[in-house]
Order: sequence, then C-alpha cells, then structure tokens
Amino acid sequence: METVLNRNGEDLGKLSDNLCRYLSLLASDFDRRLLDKCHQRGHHKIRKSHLSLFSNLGLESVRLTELAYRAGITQQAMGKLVKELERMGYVSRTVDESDGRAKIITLTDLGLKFVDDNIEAIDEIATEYADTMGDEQMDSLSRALKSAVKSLGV
Amino acid sequence: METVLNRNGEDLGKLSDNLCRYLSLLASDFDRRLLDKCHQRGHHKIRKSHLSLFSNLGLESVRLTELAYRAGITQQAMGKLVKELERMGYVSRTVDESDGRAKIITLTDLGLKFVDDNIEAIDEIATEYADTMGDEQMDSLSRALKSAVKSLGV
DNA sequence: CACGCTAATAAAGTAAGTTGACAAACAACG
DNA sequence: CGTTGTTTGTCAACTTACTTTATTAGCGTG
Repeated sequence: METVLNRNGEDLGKLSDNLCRYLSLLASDFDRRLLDKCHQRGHHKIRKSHLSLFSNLGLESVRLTELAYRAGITQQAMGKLVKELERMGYVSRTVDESDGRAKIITLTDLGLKFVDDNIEAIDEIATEYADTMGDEQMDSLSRALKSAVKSLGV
Repeated sequence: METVLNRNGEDLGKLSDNLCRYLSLLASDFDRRLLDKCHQRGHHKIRKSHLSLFSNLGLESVRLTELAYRAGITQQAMGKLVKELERMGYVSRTVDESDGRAKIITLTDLGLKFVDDNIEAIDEIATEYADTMGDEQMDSLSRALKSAVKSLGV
C-alpha cells in the first residue's frame, strides 16, 4: 500500500490514503495544468475563479442571476467575475430589451477564442494523463468519474 | 451524452462535460460531506483548511517547517492553522530540546479524537458513495483515482 | 566570534468568496 | 392609477485562505 511520504520517506497513515485526498490532489493538479495552458495561450490575466463563468455560460447569452445559480455562488460574487472579465474584454453586458433591470452577458470574440483555447487545453491534459497512466487506466478513470458525478447528482 | 443542464434543461456544451469539471464537482462534494460529518461529531469550529494539517501531521510530532512542506503551503500559512488549532485545543506546541528555534507540533487527546472521527467520517462517505453508485463502480473509481495519483506523482 | 543559514513569527496585501442593505424595474391587485 | 411585494443588479464591509516581504532568535561552521 502506497501512501504519502514525508521527506524521510515515512508513511503518514490512513489520513493520507483515502478517496478524499486523491480527489483533491488530482483536481488541483488538473486545475494547475489547465491554468498554465490558458496563460501559455496568451490569457495571462485569467484566474481559476473565472473558469466557472466560462463553463457555466458556454456559448449562451444569459443573465447574471442565471450564471450565479448555475455556478452555485452568490450574484454578488458572480457580479465581480463578470465585471473583471468585461474589463479584460472577454464578455460584454447589454441591457435586456424585455426587462430594464436585467443585463445579458455574452462572450466577445476574445471570449469565444478563450473557450476554444480552453477546450484545446483540456484535451491536451487528457492526452498527457493518458500518456502517463496508459489509455485503459485513463479510460477507466474518465468513466468512473463521469458515472459517479451522474449517479450522485452533483 | 449527459452534461450539466441549466434551469431550462438545456445542454451547456463541452466546457461542462470534461474530466476537470467532474473532478472538481466530486472533490467538493466529498469535502462538503466530510466537513458536515466532522461538525456533526462535535468539531464545530473545524474548517476545510484545518484538514490539511491533520492529514499531513498524521500521528507524528513534527516541526512547522515540515508540516508546511508536506502541505505545499508557506510556513506562515501553516503557522496560522497551527495557532488556531492550538487555541481550539487540537494540537500543542513545545520547544524542541535539540533546537531552541524550533517548536514540535503534537496532537492533543482532542486532536487524536478528531483524527479517529475523521477517519470514521471518510469511511462513512465511502459507504454512502458505494450505496449510491454500486460497489463495482465505487471500487473502479477508487482504484482509478489511486493509480492516477500514483502514476502522475502528485 | 563573526558569518551565513534556518525556524518561526509579524504585517500587509490578494483572491474568492459571504452577508446585509439598497435602488430601480417589474408584476399584480384593489 | 397607485400601492405593495418581488426580482435584478450593485455597493460596502466582512471572512477565509492564502501570498510576499521583512524581522528576530537560535544554530553551526570557518
């Protein structure tokens, strides 16, 4: 049984050898690689929190309220992200014709470019993973994760 | 192909259907459950960040420097966690006999109790997961994650 | 013993959120 | 029409989880 080791190579026990830890480690490794690749593609100012806007906006044009709901954060928090990404030129806000209170958030050309670059980066990381652990292991991981998320309804 | 849906049940596309997102969703679901169970067991003041101290300390007695190194955060950040957990009675700091600068961090009885409770909680969540997705799927997920972490060296 | 290095701490800043309060626009009702 | 209640977005202040920079105290070696 392989677990996390300290600098002297000693075993740290059960708290370092469990599903929770593996999930965290893998998730943060993926995040780190993804953000690196986004920066390499010229999107230097993009931070981790911004990604939740893109993945919840997709190619649609929706309101702040809807975006915040999808991302599972408050409108105020999503409002900040939108403001930042608007200032950087990734999204634009226009007043909703049918509702004077609401503003519609849409990807700009730069935003669309980012989405493309991001998808490309994700595919690259998947390939890196497959290269490291082998195609079957990677396939098994993908299927297991997807089915877990689906059956848990998260 | 099932992906994330908005409130109207529409597909959000590739950015919501990838390994990165599944990892994040599952990791945060596990974290949320784990923290809930820790609170239910009476450790109301414990926050997510504190867990990194426990999982990197294990049952050992080590210095701040070593803890910070293992957790992958700065000494200052780990210092704050230790200070908080000391104030709550989970760890104690004693001056290292062999080095007047260093302080040895050790679990108190309450700290040991927390480690037990935490391990119990992790096992419970694993059981909940297995109940939801089935034993083989859960087994496949565990093995895939563990081997991924191992082969990626994260 | 003077020098450079390491252990811990202190202070200030950043990032990613939260809660509470609010104005403007909408909707529905007497 | 006006009043009343709700939704949409924003502002301000706070919290959490870090970071970088700087400082003090103790250690070890030429």
